[in-house]
Amino acid sequence: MLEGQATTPTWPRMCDTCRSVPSTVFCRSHTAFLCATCDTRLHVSLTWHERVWVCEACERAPAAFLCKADAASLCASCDADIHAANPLASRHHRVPILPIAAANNNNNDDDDVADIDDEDETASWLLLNPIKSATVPNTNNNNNNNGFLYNAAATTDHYAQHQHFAGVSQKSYAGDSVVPVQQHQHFQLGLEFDNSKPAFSYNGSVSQSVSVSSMDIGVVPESPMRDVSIAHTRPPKGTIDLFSGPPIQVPSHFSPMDREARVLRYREKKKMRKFEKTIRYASRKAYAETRPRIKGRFAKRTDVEAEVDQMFSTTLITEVGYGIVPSF
DNA sequence: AAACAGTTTTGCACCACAAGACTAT
DNA sequence: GCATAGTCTTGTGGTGCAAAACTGT
Repeated sequence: MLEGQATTPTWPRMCDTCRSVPSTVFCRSHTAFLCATCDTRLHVSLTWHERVWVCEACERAPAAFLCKADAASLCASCDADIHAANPLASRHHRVPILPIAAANNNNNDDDDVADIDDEDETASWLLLNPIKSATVPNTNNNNNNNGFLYNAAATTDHYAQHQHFAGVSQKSYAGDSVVPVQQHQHFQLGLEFDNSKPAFSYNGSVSQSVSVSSMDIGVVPESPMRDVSIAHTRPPKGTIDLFSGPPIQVPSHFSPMDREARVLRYREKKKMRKFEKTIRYASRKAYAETRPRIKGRFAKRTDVEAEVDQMFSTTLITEVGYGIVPSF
């Protein structure tokens, strides 16, 4: 803990209604901190109430700013503290936070920001309008719209889409994950964070694990381009490789309704996209985490080791006062 | 601008074994 | 068709290493 914070409470503010769960939103109308459950329950009919996220740093004050680089909602105090820490942090682009009802209708924090880019991306995905599709790279270069800095979300999405087109898809199990995964993706993280080895952060290149399962195919947009084979090589780091290959012949015979349906379908799939690892079997994950390893590899658990583990765990329980996950 | 060396980043194989999927009875 | 037993396949995470990418000279 940093000095000077010793007197600051570090536990999250509990929900003012149920008082059993940490609050996640602050309702300005109720002037109350609410957990997700209570928020949903109370505002099912009071949809006009303005709510904002609780500060992700202190978890005790309503968020006032949204840091695009950190993808974090911060209260004024934490915002000042964090972004005054060093010159790099001070360059983070922050915007006043919008009420959830207005800014988060689609459960996507970036939707309001990325709408224009989304239009471009949708268009580029469909490639139905030759004029627009031909200008996609240019529109992409103008991503400083709305006064925001470089919009990594949109540009990297292009790359992600490109990978789908190339038949290389990220491991994505849209519907059968056991462990809940975070829906919102903040690709800006990789731009300014200095994670030594981010497991699944996106910093310009997506894991190229090739998985051509039927589930993955289901994620690939059902466009005429699906059958187009594109030899795609990974672009140099820091560059955005939109479509470096030869121009693709795309039929432009969709009716307006057809197009609208495709756009809707695309947007639904875009919302469902996940770029972080999805655990299909939580039990296997739990077991893997408890297994003995030698240099990262799973090691055989001999009876002796099991016995030692047993002794060690019982020692821990008696001496420290808490148990560890029992070994199998 | 090109070539080279050094550094950093990235992707992937490896391991054991419980759980799930599948097959036979 | 259903139940059970047996066999096969899958998925899980931390680490090391090789290759690629990047940076500086």
